[in-house]
Amino acid sequence: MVVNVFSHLFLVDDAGIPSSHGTNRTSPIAHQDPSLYDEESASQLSHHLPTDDLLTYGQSDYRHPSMLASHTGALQGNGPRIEITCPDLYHYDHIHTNPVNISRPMLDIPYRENQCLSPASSTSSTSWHSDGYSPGTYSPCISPGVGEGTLAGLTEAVLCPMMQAIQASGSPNTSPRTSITEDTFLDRRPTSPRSRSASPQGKRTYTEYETQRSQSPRFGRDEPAEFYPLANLEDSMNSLSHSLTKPIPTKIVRPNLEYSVYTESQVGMFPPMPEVKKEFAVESCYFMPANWSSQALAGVCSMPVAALPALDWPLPSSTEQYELKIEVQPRQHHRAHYETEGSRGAVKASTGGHPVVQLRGYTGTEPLALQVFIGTADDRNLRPHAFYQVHRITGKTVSTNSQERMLNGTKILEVALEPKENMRAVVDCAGILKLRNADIELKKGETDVGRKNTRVRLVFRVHVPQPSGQWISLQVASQTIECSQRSAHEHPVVDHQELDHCSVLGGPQMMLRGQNFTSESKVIFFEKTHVDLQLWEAEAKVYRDKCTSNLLFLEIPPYRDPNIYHPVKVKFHVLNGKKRCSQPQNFTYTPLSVPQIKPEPVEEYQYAQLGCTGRPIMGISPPSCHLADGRMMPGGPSYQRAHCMYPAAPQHAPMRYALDHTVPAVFSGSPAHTAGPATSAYGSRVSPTTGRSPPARSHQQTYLPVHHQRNVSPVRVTIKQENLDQAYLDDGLYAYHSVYTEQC
DNA sequence: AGCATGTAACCTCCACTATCA
DNA sequence: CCTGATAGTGGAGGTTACATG
Repeated sequence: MVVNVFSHLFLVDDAGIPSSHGTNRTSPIAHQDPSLYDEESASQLSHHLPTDDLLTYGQSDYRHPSMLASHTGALQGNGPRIEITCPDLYHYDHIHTNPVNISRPMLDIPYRENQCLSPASSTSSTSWHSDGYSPGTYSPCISPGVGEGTLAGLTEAVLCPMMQAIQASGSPNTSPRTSITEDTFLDRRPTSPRSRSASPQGKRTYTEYETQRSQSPRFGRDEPAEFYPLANLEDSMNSLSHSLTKPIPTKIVRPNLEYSVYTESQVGMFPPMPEVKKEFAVESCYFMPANWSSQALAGVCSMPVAALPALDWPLPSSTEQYELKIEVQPRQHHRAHYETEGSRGAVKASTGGHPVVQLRGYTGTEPLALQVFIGTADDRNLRPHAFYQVHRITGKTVSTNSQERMLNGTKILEVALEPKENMRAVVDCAGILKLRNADIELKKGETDVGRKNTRVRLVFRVHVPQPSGQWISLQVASQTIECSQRSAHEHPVVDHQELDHCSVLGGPQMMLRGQNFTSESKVIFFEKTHVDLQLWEAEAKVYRDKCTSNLLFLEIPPYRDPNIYHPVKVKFHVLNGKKRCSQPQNFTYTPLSVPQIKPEPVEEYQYAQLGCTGRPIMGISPPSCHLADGRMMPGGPSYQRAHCMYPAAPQHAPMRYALDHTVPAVFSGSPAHTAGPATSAYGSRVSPTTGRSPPARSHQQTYLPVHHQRNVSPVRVTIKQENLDQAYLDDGLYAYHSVYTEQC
């Protein structure tokens, strides 16, 4: 149950029906002048609503004694006082158009720089300035502090904009309450003859969909749709949404809260709460109904939302001490459900169970919260998927408690990692919700397209508190999951492969376990370059007499070149016909023998730099690049052509490799031999000004010539021998190797 | 460039089963 | 055992977007 206060809020009656205290739904919003406040409207609102739950706006101290106990929020400002009672406060977020009860708000502290009033750091003496709608001083009565996200968060994220909104809705130009009857409302509620509400929020009908669509290009947080003619308060809340999701004319100063920026060395570790990185800028806060929220994960140590690293931040899956690991991967396809559909259940594992995640190395006694969200399938740029959201599955089949959060428009599930369970969680509560492409693509700033963008990954995060008060954040992403309907039934899916490598000669039999295999299924091994050019493909022999729809037995074809010296990564997929194709699976061909690398002669001064005494054994001479067995290294004549293919691609995989991994790649000679921008052995760009490649690592041991060319000085690259094979297992070098081999 | 057409993908809805109270 | 509610699954048809001529 997550409520995004930047979306729609409205009132419902005890039956969950939105309040009939309707108003002109096109009422002007976000009047900034408190003088426009209409006290009569306010009093009418107050009159029509029960009095046990209050939202209070006015001059008085909002330290309402029952604020937390009875879900009462209070607003403080310069305008007259308004009391709004909420039998239940419901909400439409951009995911669920059915009401979400937020009657007992619990929330974290949203920090929204320049858009919200920020929490005071300590006491009410802190001044919050807002020259937009309320130039006075705000005196928070409760300091949010670290992890104390209740009232302070409400104050900051909700109440101040709410005050603004209420002011707006209460303007004389706005009818406080008119016209819309409950019937009208009911007419807009789902009318499906079959009751099949989505878990747990229910679904939206096509009629609603069309109506809403015609009224608003999208329903997301940034541009909330205003499709429900609700009470004045709702308009107020809509105004609230607008006031927050659009840059409000409010200058906010938070004197006591400084931002800090992390260095690379701090990746994965985050400081205590008071330090909030700018990018955190949490745009959303959320409420959780008391009936499940705190109880569900009672005692779970969850990092306060305001300090969470952004969801598109790359985080390591392990540190020296901890490792977050997916023990059971999800199946490679899961038909996501739309808002208009019922739930399609939780993501399952290929084994029939559900994904399992474990945090290793944790010795604390406090449970931690495992966060789950839906990420993109792009492993080079893992970020929340714009078109899919995690969906909380409830019901008897779900054994794992979970709760939802909303963070920057991304829904997050939190599951407890319990020490008594060895910090292992069975994620049987995570479904996948598909958002309509049209809705998302129209979002301001959205660049992704939804069409055919149907692959996702489950992303798991955990934030481990440290004795120092810092947090170590770990993240791991699952294998990709195809979420479309079609693939579930027509595309073959490989869930498990018996082998992941063999020698270049091929020959071993391999069993594939998966789905949608047919008697016509083919298994194609192929090799592509980094730029998706196909270098090679070979069809495996399939033993059709043994095959079933879930099992495929095949014989691995030989690799095209039996004389490789390094493991070569290729892929294979299962084809059903021309277009029904499984996701590519990784396979590695290994050389017949591991080559021994002879040292290349090293200049004396270089040798001295290595800390060696005496002279190296003189082996082969440049410009050749040979291995101990006399074969050529890939730094041979083709090498230069190959590595020059990436002159200006800083994000290219080899570059990434050189930067992200401690595999040495350094030139000791002049790069002037290359035509065009020079690149290092792994494609990393050599500075045109310095002629240097990226910083050399300190543990290079063996010098290998990487190319030769007439009339130029040999250029050497240092490669730590023990890393060589592993290096080629990496994508970066694989990409390089692909290009290299393409050139051959 | 603009249009018509075919195709594939998207999205919604229906039918059905299973489970449980 | 029946009924109703709920959850989940599979399928299909209308709509929409895109590719192609």
